[in-house]
Amino acid sequence: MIANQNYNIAIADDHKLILAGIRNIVLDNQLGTVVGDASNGFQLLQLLQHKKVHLAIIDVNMPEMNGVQTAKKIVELYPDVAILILSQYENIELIKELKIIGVKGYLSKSFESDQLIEGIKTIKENCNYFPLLDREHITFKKDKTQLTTRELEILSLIAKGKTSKEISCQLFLSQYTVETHRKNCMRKLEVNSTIQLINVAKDKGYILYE
Amino acid sequence: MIANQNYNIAIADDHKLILAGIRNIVLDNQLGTVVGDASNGFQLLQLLQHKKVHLAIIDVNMPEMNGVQTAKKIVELYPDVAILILSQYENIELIKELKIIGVKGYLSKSFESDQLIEGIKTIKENCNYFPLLDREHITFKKDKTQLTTRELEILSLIAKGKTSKEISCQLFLSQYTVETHRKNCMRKLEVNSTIQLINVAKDKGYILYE
DNA sequence: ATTTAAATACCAACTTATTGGTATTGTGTA
DNA sequence: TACACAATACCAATAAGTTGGTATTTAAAT
Repeated sequence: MIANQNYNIAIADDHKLILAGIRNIVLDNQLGTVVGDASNGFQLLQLLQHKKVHLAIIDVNMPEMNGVQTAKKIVELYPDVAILILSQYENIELIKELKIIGVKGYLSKSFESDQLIEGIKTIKENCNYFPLLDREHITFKKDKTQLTTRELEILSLIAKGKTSKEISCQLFLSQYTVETHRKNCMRKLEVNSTIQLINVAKDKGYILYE
Repeated sequence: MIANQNYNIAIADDHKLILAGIRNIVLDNQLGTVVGDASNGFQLLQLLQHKKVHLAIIDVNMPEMNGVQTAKKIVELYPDVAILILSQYENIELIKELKIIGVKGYLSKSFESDQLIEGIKTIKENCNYFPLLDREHITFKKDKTQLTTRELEILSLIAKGKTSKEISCQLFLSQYTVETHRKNCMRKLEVNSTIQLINVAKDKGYILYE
């Protein structure tokens, strides 16, 4: 067991106020030492090169390099660093994906700071912290609106403002294929326009950065 | 001059972590007493009915009732409450509008927490705090990409996923008129699809809540 | 009094998106 | 092996969005 003052925490979030907020919560509750912060994944990875970090708290919605990409890289390069993911949304599929990647915890931002404290303490004791998954375990239901990998890929390109034609060129696909995927996404999310598609997809956390 | 411990502050933000963050900054720097917080404008207005508040710190991007709408209501109903607006973006036109409405300060979230502290201190001394406007004063430039009130109104409806036809019905306009406004928005923001229009408009802070 | 800008409205040609189908291939699983 | 599903591709009809114009009215500013 590492003493609290020797438990090194790094934070990545593109909102400075949230960085400061987390930093304060960590300090006030003596959960560890914040050895640095970052506004995106690249900065966090740079930080990890120079400093010994036990826990990385990462926002999933960051520009440049989002939380999922960053988490994958960290697990690959620094398997000893525990990862706690913060997100605005409660997307069960995303949480499951992150758990498989190897992150230690997932917290929705709509939760109180108490949960952050609990999450850090739990991870510090080398346990996983996925309160949303546990809840889901009780009220288990097969989600029909799951999007496939390809659908998510195309969705993120649509969200960036690309047309079906442009996407088909970029992915070396037929325009028809892209339109089929688009259509299936719309059916699954029960919408009937591109804007609604993107709005709902963001709401449900299928698109990580706008 | 009100003593710090008697300076009552209310905070409105839909992110609990930011609420906690601001609360901590206020406490740690002994800037006042946080007498309550809210997740949207309605909650904040309810709070003001029951508690004496000297300063309301309001996030501009909130669901249900956004920061601008909330600020207007507060100025109307509680003209003695000072307002500090927080935003993710640096939209000079928005800041000017807020200043005219009567808010006392505007802070971009990309700024450090030092600025929040400075902002609260400045407003407490009954001065305005608009660091972005002051900067703008030096590098003054007439912005050609200003959107009109009507354009902003239509833009926000487009962002909600409504079609031109639906918008024309809702606003009792010809569909042609809506399409003209849409076209002019797209020209001004230099885009050529709805999704790009909404993306850029959000980036520039023309759309306050998604 | 003249100019400028916002808001309104219309037309036509063209491009994309949307809806509702069908169909094939490969992969992994019951 | 048979089944389910993801990924691919195609067709056709309809709806919506995009582009490039013109034009009128009203209100505010010079």
